[in-house]
Amino acid sequence: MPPTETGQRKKVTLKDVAKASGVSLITVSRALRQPETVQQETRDKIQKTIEDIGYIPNLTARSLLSQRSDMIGVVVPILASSLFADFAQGVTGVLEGKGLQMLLAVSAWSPQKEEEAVRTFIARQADAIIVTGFSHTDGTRKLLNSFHGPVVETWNVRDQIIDTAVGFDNFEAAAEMTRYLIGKGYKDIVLAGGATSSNDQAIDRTRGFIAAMTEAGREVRADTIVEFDHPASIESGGPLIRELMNRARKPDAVFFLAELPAHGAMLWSLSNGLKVPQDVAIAGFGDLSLSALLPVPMTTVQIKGREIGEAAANLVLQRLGGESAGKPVQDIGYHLKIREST
Amino acid sequence: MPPTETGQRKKVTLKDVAKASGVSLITVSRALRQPETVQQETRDKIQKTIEDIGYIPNLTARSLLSQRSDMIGVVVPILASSLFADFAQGVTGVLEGKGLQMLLAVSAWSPQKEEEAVRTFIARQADAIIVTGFSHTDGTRKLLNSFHGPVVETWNVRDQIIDTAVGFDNFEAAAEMTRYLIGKGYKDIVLAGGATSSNDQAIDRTRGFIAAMTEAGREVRADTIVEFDHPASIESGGPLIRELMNRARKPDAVFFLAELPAHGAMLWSLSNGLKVPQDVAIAGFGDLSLSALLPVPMTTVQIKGREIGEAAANLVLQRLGGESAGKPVQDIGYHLKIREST
DNA sequence: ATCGCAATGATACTCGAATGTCAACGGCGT
DNA sequence: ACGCCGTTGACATTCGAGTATCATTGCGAT
Repeated sequence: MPPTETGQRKKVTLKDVAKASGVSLITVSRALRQPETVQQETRDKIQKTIEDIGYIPNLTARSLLSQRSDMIGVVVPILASSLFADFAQGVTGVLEGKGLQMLLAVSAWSPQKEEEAVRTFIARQADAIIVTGFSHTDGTRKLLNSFHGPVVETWNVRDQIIDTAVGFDNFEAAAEMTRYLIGKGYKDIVLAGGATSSNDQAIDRTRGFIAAMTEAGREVRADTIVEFDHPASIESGGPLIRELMNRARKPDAVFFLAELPAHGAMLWSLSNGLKVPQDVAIAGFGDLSLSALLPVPMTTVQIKGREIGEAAANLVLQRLGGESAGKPVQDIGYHLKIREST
Repeated sequence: MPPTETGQRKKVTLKDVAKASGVSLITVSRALRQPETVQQETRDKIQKTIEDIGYIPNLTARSLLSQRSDMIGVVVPILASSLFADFAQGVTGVLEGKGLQMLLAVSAWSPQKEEEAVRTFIARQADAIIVTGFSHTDGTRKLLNSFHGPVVETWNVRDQIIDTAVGFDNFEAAAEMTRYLIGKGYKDIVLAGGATSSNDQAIDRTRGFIAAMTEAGREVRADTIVEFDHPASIESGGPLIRELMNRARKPDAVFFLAELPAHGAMLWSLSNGLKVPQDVAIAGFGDLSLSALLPVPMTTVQIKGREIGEAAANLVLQRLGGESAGKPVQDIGYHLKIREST
């Protein structure tokens, strides 16, 4: 623990402020909560004492009484990903200055860990809970359904929601990109991603791809969809596309459901003499800032992680502020960014 | 708020569990805290009730009494940066499962915001506080000095610390890279970064560069050091190197104090017909996973953000566990990654 | 001198969990 | 019949902030 410097060691409470400033506890309390009922002079004296002895109100005690914690629980599947880091930063950005604090938990895409996190948030009396996606355990659902505050599911939109949702249509986003690729004339499109069972975003994107293919009369065979390692990394892109290009029947376009492996695939291709998009077209999903600056700028689906976070936080603020606020589902949208890689 | 489903709306307390299971409050409390003093049968009955009515202990109340919050406050300058996101994830990774929760605040490199965050952590009774760097306001110093728990300053090592520190030697890291560049024969080395006044890492790195240059008899002129926009982004790299290469006297090597602008510079150079390292060598600082996969793999200083986070969290755990644990300063180190860009 | 009012104080209680003390059972062994 | 032990209960108290109620000042106006 830090060396004692000021000498003042033990917890400083309201009572100590009262003692030190020679007034009663109630007067101190009033000076802080209803200043107009306390004389200017007394108020100043108390204020000075507070600064002198370094009194900081104990929010734990306040919470217990007020039944508000001013903390918002947020679960992300992973932090070390630009999009989710942007998201989390968007959330705090909005909460900050409103006296609200973010409690952050990382689920590593595990619904069990998500449930644990939610349980902890509730135990800590979080005022609202923001989770990622719609794939929850039954336990999580039960907890959130009986939870006393706003709940926001994010990064996707679906019909069956717990309370409110902020996201974009993963199904349509993937379908639209697929339709674009088909329209562009690619004959052999491979989807790289694969649906992790507990990732509704991946599931919906895959469904969108299949739907678009089917509606165009394209066959989706077993080898039309391949998976990269999870969590998605830039390193996994190279080996994956190498394997694809070694196939007897080479794909002429690969649609990655995540941005990092797409970057890896692009860089590997260029390093290995493949021309993008002539030899193989590459499309991603996410649009990181690197995507536009690659030697061959990459076609991708742009998603605004920060906006999702900000919208979710704002939704929470409205709800906590008493507004029952319009639509429970906010669609933040996405944008197809057509660049030179396709 | 979520639709009432279970019906059970109001807060469920220990007392409710007692009532519902037909025993007294104390028995319930004992069943949870000293199970051996309660009959198996009674315990089972209570356990069942807890599950049925969905009792979750109120950690706020527990904290008030136990004087522990089981929350650790963490301040990062920015989340939307791979290194700091890794760092934060390293911290939660260690805390998780130990019943500890991370309170995360983003300071945006502002010492004032850092102070606010620290104040909030203290008000919320955080058990320990982890901050980034050594550039604090006087207020922050005062708060941390009189704080009742472990304090960890991270991402750098310096002599004058508040309590403990986990990081690496920014001065030496930059100096070593500079020495390497000089030894490699580069005559006109430019440093891109510049010391933001409140960023001790940037300051120390810059000092390290200047020290190494001076010790090699190299002149550090006003135009030897240039600044990119903050926060560092991949986009700022291109314009910066373009400007440098338009100089009458072109640098033959540019050392970036951040990784993203270095990436941007590299990609811009390659797109604009410059050969790296023949026309200009580029070195970075940070080593993101992209660095090794670029068309010209990039020389850089490798830093392990996650390890810093894990070490800081472990240090906190030890301290909270009562160990006064060895050295107050842990040097995680760094590695020069020499690749083809220099 | 009396009333009114502003300023301050004293006391008790709430929030939910937890614990220490003491009491009240029942069953068992000697 | 006595005492002990295991089990459960009743009661009071603590943590720190905050509030409701009622009491006590002192000062100025009428």
